[in-house]
Amino acid sequence: MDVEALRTFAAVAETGQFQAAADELGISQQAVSKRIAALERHLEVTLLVRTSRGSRLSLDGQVFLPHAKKVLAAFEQAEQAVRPGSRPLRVDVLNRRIAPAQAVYRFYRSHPEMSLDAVTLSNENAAQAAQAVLDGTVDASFRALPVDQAPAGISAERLLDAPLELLVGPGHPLADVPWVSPADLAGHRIWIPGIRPGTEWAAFYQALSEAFGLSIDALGPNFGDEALMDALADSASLATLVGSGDRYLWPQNHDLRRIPLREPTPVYTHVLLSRTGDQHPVLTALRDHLRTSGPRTPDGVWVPDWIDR
Amino acid sequence: MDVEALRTFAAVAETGQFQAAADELGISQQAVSKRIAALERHLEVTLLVRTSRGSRLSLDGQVFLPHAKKVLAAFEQAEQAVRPGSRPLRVDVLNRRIAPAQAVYRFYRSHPEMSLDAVTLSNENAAQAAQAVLDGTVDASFRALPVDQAPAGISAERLLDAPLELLVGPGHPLADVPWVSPADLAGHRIWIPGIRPGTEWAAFYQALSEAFGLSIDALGPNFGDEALMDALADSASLATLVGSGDRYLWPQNHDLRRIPLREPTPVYTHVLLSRTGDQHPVLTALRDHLRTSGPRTPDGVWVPDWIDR
DNA sequence: ACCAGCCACAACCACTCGTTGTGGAAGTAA
DNA sequence: TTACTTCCACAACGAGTGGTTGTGGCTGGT
Repeated sequence: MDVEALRTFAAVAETGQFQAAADELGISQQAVSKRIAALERHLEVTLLVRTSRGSRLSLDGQVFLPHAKKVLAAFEQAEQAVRPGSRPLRVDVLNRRIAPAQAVYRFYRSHPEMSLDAVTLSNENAAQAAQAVLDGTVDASFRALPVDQAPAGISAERLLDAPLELLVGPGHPLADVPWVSPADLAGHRIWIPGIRPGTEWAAFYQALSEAFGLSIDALGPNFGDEALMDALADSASLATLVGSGDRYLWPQNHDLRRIPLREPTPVYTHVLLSRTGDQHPVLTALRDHLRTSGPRTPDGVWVPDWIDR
Repeated sequence: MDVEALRTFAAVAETGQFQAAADELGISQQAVSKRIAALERHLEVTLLVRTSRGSRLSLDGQVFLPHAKKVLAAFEQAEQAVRPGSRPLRVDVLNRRIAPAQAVYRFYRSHPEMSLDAVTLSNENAAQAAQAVLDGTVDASFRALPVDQAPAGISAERLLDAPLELLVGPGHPLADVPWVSPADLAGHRIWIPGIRPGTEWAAFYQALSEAFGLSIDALGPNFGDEALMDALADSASLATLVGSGDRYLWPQNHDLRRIPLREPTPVYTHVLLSRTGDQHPVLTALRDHLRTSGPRTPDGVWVPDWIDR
């Protein structure tokens, strides 16, 4: 079964005759006949009832036509999705679980007519992401770049702040406190696997641990979120840090606790990078959406000193 | 762009290597390479990043993959929709506007998981429809066959009664009465275009006009519902008959009136024909649905004497 | 009866798409 | 480093798909 066969079938169904469909498709009537015959042979049903004045849909044809059209539409969409030129806005969200992805998803939910794709640039740091935005691989990227250090041609706007929370198992000494100060975490073991050196995450946690004297173990292999959560649930000493908007631990079958950090609250600042002057309407709408629902920066927050604040 | 190319791409994306995808598809690694290359050439993007230990999705590949899968799923569905054997229940509703179609649609709305198709057997009478049910062209058909005259192998159950209503324009003498008796229509001109001789509709209206001395003009070409409604709206003498559940006149931009018929109320009895012993679960569910929401037969109804009542 | 319109069959041919054979690049182990 | 493995791409070739033109049968209108 071939797409061209479906296209041909749809054309015949629409025009009512093989010859007209052939003209529409720019092939001969005989080719149309062959395609339809092959399609019918493949499906083992008769799709079109041939009369002396054309063809009309058989019962199976009636049923099949909307399906055929759906396939063709999906095809069209698939091509549009990647064809350079007029493709949907493409936003790098770093990781599908964390706050930017959630924010983009919420934006899409409230504006379903906006066509956009959320992707993850793999294995890249902020500078490489900026390069990807510049060369058009993506149209925007959430990164923790200081706003005033954006490369030439890149506009940066801080649109999303993610306050940090401590994630611990039920046996952890801090499991039942209402909140905790970063300074109180000194001496506790904090494990954040999967952070690659050279990335902005590494820099952020580096700055955090230096500022509050923490011992953050950001190295080690990442065996996946499930493994991390299992380890947290079982351990009385292990803890990790997550953004308050992150969608970790889902489904919530581990009895894990999120403990807000306060006095001060470390926030991870997500800055939206885009090409300077990019007027893409969906990009504009996304920016507007984030500005209104955007970073509520309460007093007493901490950000790395290399972030403009 | 070919479906096989999409299938190949999905296989490579899943397995991460060309060779594994080739094994899965039962072709050579080189063929996979060619298909992917052709697909990428067609789309003018790189879908897969080749490494020395396999391939992973590029950014465009990430975006394209769900679209490709959607196309493949639609393809699958299209085949299932008509392939003899395990296809959805197929119900003949005569005409998409009238009561059976509405009832089937309501059923589908309340049971979206049930897969069924509503089709229209064209140019057929009740006997031919019964034959179509017998030979499996359709699984069920709404017809006005006397229940006790169903052919061998056909089960018939009266599951839907459609009381008749008079449809008139604002200038018609009966435009503002609350209801009207069929006998009062004697002398009025009733036009029901598009009824073909030999069909059960013709027999029904024939019986109706004989029973009450009406002059029903059931002949003449049918220029479409719009033309009929235009004629009704403009005429002070023209009227037509419709079922109370029919979805005529939509959008309701003509100021037409529906006048119920009473004393007695003629009802068009829709009988569901199906193969005796057909255990299709969707068919069973449809029958159950119609039985509960089914024919409320108030007193004082009229049906043709050839309908068992 | 004849003609016109429509679809199907036949013969032919180009080109797609598969195969096998081979080579280059990159990671791995000795 | 060298040797070896793994993985993908290129080349040559052959089968078969899918296009073309030519023709014929059927049907409905004139």
